[in-house]
Amino acid sequence: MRRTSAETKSIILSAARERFAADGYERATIRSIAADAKIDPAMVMRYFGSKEKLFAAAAEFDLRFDALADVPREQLGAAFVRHFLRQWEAGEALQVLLRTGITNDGAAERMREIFAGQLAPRIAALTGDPASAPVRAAMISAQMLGIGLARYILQFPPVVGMSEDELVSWLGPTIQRYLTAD
Amino acid sequence: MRRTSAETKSIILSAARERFAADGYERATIRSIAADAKIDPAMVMRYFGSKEKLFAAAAEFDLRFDALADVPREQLGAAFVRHFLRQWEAGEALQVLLRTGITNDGAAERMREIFAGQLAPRIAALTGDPASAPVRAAMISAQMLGIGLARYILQFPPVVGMSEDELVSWLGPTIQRYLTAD
DNA sequence: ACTGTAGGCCAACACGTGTTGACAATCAAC
DNA sequence: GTTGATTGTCAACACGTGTTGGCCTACAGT
Repeated sequence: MRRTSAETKSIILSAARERFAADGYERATIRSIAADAKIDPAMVMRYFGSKEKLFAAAAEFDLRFDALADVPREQLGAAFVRHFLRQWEAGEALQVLLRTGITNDGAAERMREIFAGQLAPRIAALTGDPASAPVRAAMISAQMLGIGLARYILQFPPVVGMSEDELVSWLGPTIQRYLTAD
Repeated sequence: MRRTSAETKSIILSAARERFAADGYERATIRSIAADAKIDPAMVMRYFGSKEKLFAAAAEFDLRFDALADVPREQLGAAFVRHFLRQWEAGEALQVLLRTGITNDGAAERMREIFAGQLAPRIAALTGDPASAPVRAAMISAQMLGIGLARYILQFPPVVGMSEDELVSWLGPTIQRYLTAD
């Protein structure tokens, strides 16, 4: 009995998040995750049951859009961009989702839930127009996922080289438009 | 001698493109590709040498931006969007690249080559400003890859449900801005 | 000191993978 | 009709995977 079960469980979880974020679902093997956590592969099974369930636990997260509740209308675009960029950098969760959502159907479904279920209602509340909220949410998601893809996954040099402020000045007006256009 | 070698080679290639586009690099197995092509797995090896080389052959393609050579300045944004959307739907090549570029380093590199090497020079020529072309190209790539991701891979319902014209009216001004902003 | 319980490790399983080599079938050239 | 080359098939290889069960090992309660 070296540790409590909750401790090792969380050690495994964070190792899993890193591996999934770096390698995607298929290439992140249970053995490599276990090695990172300095633990036996069988432990991963004991605590999470299967690779799918491990992944489900690792991909759980909250975009925390509530932080944007009282931003003035005209600054919403810039605020959204800044918020997204920080979410990308805060933890591996978004990278996990993007890397895996592309080959793993479960992850794609979760992505849809998150962006439709967390972003759209927020936009409906902010703009007061529930009818157009899903489309606006989808356009904003597409733009911000595209930037995440270019910056963190594909690593296009110009995008990697830009500062947060530069990105905000490029993307802010775009998001603002997706929020408010006709 | 049932067929000529060039024939079977091209049969394998198109089966490979479909599988890579649908499943990504890791999950598209040589056996499944061979099964689709109704051919022995060993043939794939004989003709392409390895899975990596098969992939390299399948991911080869040209974005054909030359088609945009004589579009009036003010319509460039809309024209770009329409061109990209048609490229997405024309063949599986772009989907192959996106699906695989996320887990396969070679594919990511190829993606960088294509977008920096084919798009940026075109933009430099169109705008007459070589210095800012790489950044503009990267921003446009990010937006268009994001839309492709949302529409063809993650299948966000609002994006899937939009017509080409609707997409152009949302995205056209964005691209126009990335082309011409200060 | 003894026992029960819970964390941790090891070895093995069944399976699917990319890849290889030897062998059969089919055609062209002479 | 025989030879030579080219297309196709079969079976097997070495390896890495997710997953399983049995076996230690350390602590808590009595």
